[in-house]
Amino acid sequence: MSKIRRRVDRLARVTDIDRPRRRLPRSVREQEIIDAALRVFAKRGYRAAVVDEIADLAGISKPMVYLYLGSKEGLFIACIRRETQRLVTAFREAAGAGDDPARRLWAGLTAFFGFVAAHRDSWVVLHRQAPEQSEAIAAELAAARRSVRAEVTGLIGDGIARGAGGAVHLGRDDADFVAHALVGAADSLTDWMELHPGEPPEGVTLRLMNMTWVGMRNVLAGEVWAPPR
Amino acid sequence: MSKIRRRVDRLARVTDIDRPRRRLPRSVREQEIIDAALRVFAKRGYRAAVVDEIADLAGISKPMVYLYLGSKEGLFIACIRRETQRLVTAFREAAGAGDDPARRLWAGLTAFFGFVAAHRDSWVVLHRQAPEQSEAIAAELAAARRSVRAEVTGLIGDGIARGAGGAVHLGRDDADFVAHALVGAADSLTDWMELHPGEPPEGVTLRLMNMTWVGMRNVLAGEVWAPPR
Amino acid sequence: MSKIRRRVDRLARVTDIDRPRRRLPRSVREQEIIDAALRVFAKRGYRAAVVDEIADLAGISKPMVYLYLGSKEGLFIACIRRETQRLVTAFREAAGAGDDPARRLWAGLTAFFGFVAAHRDSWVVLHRQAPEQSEAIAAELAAARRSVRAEVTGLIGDGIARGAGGAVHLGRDDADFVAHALVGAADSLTDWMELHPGEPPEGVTLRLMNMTWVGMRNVLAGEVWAPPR
Amino acid sequence: MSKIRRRVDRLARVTDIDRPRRRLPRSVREQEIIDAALRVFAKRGYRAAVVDEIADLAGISKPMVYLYLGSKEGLFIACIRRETQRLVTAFREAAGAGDDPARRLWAGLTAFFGFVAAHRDSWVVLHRQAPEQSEAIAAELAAARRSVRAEVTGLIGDGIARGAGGAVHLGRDDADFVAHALVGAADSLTDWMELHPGEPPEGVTLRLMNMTWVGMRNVLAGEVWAPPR
DNA sequence: AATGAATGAGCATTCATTCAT
DNA sequence: TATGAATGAATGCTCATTCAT
Repeated sequence: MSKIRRRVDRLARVTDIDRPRRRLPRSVREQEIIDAALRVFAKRGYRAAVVDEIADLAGISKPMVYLYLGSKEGLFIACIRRETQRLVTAFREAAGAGDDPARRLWAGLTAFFGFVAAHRDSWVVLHRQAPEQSEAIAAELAAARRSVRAEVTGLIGDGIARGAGGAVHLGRDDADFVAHALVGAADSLTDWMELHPGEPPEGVTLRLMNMTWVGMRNVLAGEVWAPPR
Repeated sequence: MSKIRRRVDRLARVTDIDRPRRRLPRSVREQEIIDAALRVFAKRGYRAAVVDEIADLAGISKPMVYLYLGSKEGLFIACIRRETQRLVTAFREAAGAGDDPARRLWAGLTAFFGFVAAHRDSWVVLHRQAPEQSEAIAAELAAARRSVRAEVTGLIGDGIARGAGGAVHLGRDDADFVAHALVGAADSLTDWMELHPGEPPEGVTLRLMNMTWVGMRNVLAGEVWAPPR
Repeated sequence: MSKIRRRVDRLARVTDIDRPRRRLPRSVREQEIIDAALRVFAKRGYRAAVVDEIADLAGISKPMVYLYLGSKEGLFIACIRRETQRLVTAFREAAGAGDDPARRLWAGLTAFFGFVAAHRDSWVVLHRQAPEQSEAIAAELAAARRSVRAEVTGLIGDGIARGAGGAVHLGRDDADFVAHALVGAADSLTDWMELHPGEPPEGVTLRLMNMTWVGMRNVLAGEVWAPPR
Repeated sequence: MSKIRRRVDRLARVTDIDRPRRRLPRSVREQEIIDAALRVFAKRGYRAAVVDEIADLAGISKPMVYLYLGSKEGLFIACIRRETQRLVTAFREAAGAGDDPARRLWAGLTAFFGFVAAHRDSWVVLHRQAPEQSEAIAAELAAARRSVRAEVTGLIGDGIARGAGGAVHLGRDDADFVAHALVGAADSLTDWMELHPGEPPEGVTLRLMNMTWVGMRNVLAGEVWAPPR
């Protein structure tokens, strides 16, 4: 009987079916380990995650985990890399190379919310982990987040560039500002989505677009808001 | 000589002046402990924070920490409570009770960004900690975040209610949606502010308002954006 | 009942009386820990030594060991330093500052054998450990051995300098050669002593002096041995 | 590609040329494994040696190592046996069966130093390993050392027997005493040789003989040294 | 004959928490 | 009130050894 059953699960430890699976080729096993790590890191946070649990969930022993990914840090970084890749890919493929910036942003955001709804763990690992655990992790997380933001900036900047006739307040680094705001909003809306399970990604995007894009369009057209004095 | 000096500081351990302080009244000492805890939790994250360092930073011995706050979890919860209180208060006082919803939102957000700029640790502890460390912490963090969002919802909802004539897409729980988005955006903009140290809180608010409020106003007026098909 | 009793002693684990001793002042406890470490390192070798056993033998828990000496390596280095100090002191006090080099060497060697007979562990730790475990250990062991050899070299060199009229083969770095040889011989003779428990240190010294000093004296006087051809 | 390449070499791991070798006769392969083991044990010490590295260095997989030598302990014992054999043989062949005891001792010691200079690993494995790792190893090491000492004792005892007319202090087990001392000296001089790379084995022997043999000869002739009182 | 894949068991180190004073 | 001294319980990581092919 596998070690999983013998261990006292702490709280509601993630478990899996107890199928004896052995002798997998390296590449397959490696992906499975990353799958497991992703879930555990997402559930517990980096520090609270325990390598033992990752091994259990992957259905192998701890030494295998270390043989494949080298260290807890290595596990985490592998997760970040793979999931960033996945998210960016989903984003890009959806945004495509169309002509209408609004359309592309809408498609990209929809893909984003769809991805997060389908792979909550990925997002949680990428954006809900304190980057203070180590130099390497900080660097990796920063890079990952930057690369996600870059996708948005690409779309936004594009839209702004095209539409920016006499825009006043939307200027130089505004695309970056907006990207920060949009990604932050999107992050937070992943929580909102959990509270509204029925809502499809398109709905979330529609709301967010209405909340922001309409305004940005108007602003670009010169209708600037200023605090009343 | 205090234990602080004998221990090898790990990396750049937060330190304080080595003044001998004794016999403080309970309430004062307790606040000092929470001050220390806040800094350490913000710097390291909940799990990585070490009670020893908190005690050192507070200038007292570990047993005192336990005497006052009971446990590491107790420390953390005390931090959350106090800082939520502070943030909400700052928000409320700024938003005031004026008549113009936009003005109130603007004032509230400005206070928010001003507060975060001045008390980064508070915000980091409230919004950058994984809530999965324990039941109690999850509950406390959820409550704290809800209560921050409630402030925003109050302003937004107010504004929406007053202006919402024939709004189509802004309906029942839209205020909550917008609050999520705004708080998330604000959180993320917290990072943006670190990259642009010169920008005053008012500037950040102005940009964010232009990005969202203008649009929301239009939407309320019936100008809805829909994805091109 | 203490943890000592609960643990399954592997082979013949060194144990001690199970007296509950608590709250010792730091300096005393530290010496006791070094005592325990010395025994365990001597018995098992650096790698095979287990910190748990050291803690058990010192009658405390493992965290105390780490609080006091920092790491297994720290424990080992502390042992080396203290015991080198002791051995060198014993050597020096015995050799004194007399006039007769032979007498001083004899006294020093006698002290040496006496010390080793009485503190086998010290010697074993200083001279029977592979210095390849870490940079720090290699350095420390090298220094320790050098400093022991230096004592001998001091005496030998002294004797040689005084008596060296027309010495042919005993010249420049001969003192170092002889020191190596003598210390090596002495090391090996500590084993011989274990096989001959009755023999007093003076006896061992007498034999060794007869084996070497007489010859060196003659050599200094010009009577050189050369291989027959 | 072999596993050697994928593993990160820890510090300066001993490596070898990456030639693919297969289907060697049992006896050859076994010797190659012992060669590899010898180097690794010498470099790291018994405990710190890792079977993986031995397999890598031997250019085969770990299971083969176990198939041939059974266990880490088995590897070590095989090393001890083979190298003892080699050293003793070198010693014997050099000492020959001549008539002059001094000459034979000189030749034996010269062979010894030559052997050690040429096969440092062998000596290190035989004389620089703590014998406390296991019963079997302790026994094997003791036997090996005894058998090396026996060679010396043979020569010494022979010399003493022949020359010992009215020797006073050289008596019953003196040969064993001298053998201990000589082998210990020789061991330590092994280090000295590393510090003086130019010195040929003959030179070392000459110095050692002058240091000891001349004296022993005199002592045998009755000129005994005694401590001044 | 040979090996890639796998693991049980151990070990150094850390940390929240509590006594004894 | 205040603390120096102490520890139980993890947790990351390693290594000798063995299957399944």
